[in-house]
Amino acid sequence: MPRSGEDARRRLQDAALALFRERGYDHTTTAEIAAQAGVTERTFFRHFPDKREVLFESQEKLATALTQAIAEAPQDLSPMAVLQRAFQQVAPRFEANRSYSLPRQELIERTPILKERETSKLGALSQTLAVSLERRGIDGFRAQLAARSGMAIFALVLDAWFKDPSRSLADYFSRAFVELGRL
Amino acid sequence: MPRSGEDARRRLQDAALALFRERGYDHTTTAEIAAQAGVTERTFFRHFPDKREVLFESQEKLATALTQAIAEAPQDLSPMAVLQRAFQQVAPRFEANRSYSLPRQELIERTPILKERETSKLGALSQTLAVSLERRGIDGFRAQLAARSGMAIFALVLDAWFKDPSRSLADYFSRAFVELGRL
DNA sequence: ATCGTTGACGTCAGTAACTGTCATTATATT
DNA sequence: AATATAATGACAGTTACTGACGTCAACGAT
Repeated sequence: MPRSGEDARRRLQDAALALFRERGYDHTTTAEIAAQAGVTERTFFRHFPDKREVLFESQEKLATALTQAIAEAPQDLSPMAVLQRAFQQVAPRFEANRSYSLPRQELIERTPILKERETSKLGALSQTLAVSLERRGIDGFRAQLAARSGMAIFALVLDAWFKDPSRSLADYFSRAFVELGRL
Repeated sequence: MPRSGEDARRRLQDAALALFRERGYDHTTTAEIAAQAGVTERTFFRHFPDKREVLFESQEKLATALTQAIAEAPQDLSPMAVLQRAFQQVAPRFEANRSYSLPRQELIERTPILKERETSKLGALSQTLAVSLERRGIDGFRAQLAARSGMAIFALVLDAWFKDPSRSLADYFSRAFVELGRL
């Protein structure tokens, strides 16, 4: 068996985040990232389909975790309750990695083209959640609506928690779902 | 006064949509679009900051229309009622232009990179709506949540209406807001 | 220990999106 | 007709991204 490539991949991700934060996203070339990681530019594009994607592996993992959490939820819960439960289950991921996810989020927030990729990923994620809800027997339109409103909460809560971590994510989620009920 | 440039702009938009639909987005170069419009590639990028943006001028107009509709809504309405009213007001735009907006939407739907731009624009739009709601005295978090849930409805309704135009947009909107209340 | 397999990596050439700069052209106004 | 001004053309340059092909490193089998 040949070498794994996992090392190079991680080095590329680290180098990218570091350089993006130092010089800004568009003043960093993929060649520079590759050089700092000790590989060629070509190798960068073997690991990531484009320059932005180097920052979004965690989001992929989040998607699978949420999908699994929904699939395992008890059958008698309402759509929104299922989502709330799933969100609470993945919350520790963020609270354990704030030192990584916070600077990453700051970078994304101040870089329009990265923000675009992030919103797009969240949109795709809500689509995935909708499918998961449908698999539980929920009507298509209701599932879509619940998933999208749920993702709205998810994004808002994370945003609030990044700005003020004094309250727990669980707390933020609970309050947000109550708020949605009032609208 | 010099020439206006509006003609070239419209020709570029028409050429782009036509070519994208014929050959697909990524098998069409900006140079080809420019040639078909009778201008240079450089002129393309004077009118649009990037290749995708040539398809999204209508979305900008939608944003201003919605913002205005919210600002003009009676003061005693709930956030969701304000949004519903605003959506109903802009609905005729789509029903009058289905022959343009449907093929455009089909193209966006089958082109990931265009879909990404669209979701991003909708995200930005919901941010704008949130600000409009805040200006009406609605609390920040509630405004954000209402705006995002509202945009979820907006996107879902349009999608449904594109697939089945036998029911009116007004009808779709009414039912969707009722559905959201039930979640 | 050697060998062969396999997938990661390097090298190189090429395309196309996008930008900066400066000269030129078209039109409304005087 | 002369002029001011914004749109356009011309051209060089950077950088993201791709295809093709050869090389190398790690592991299993012998």
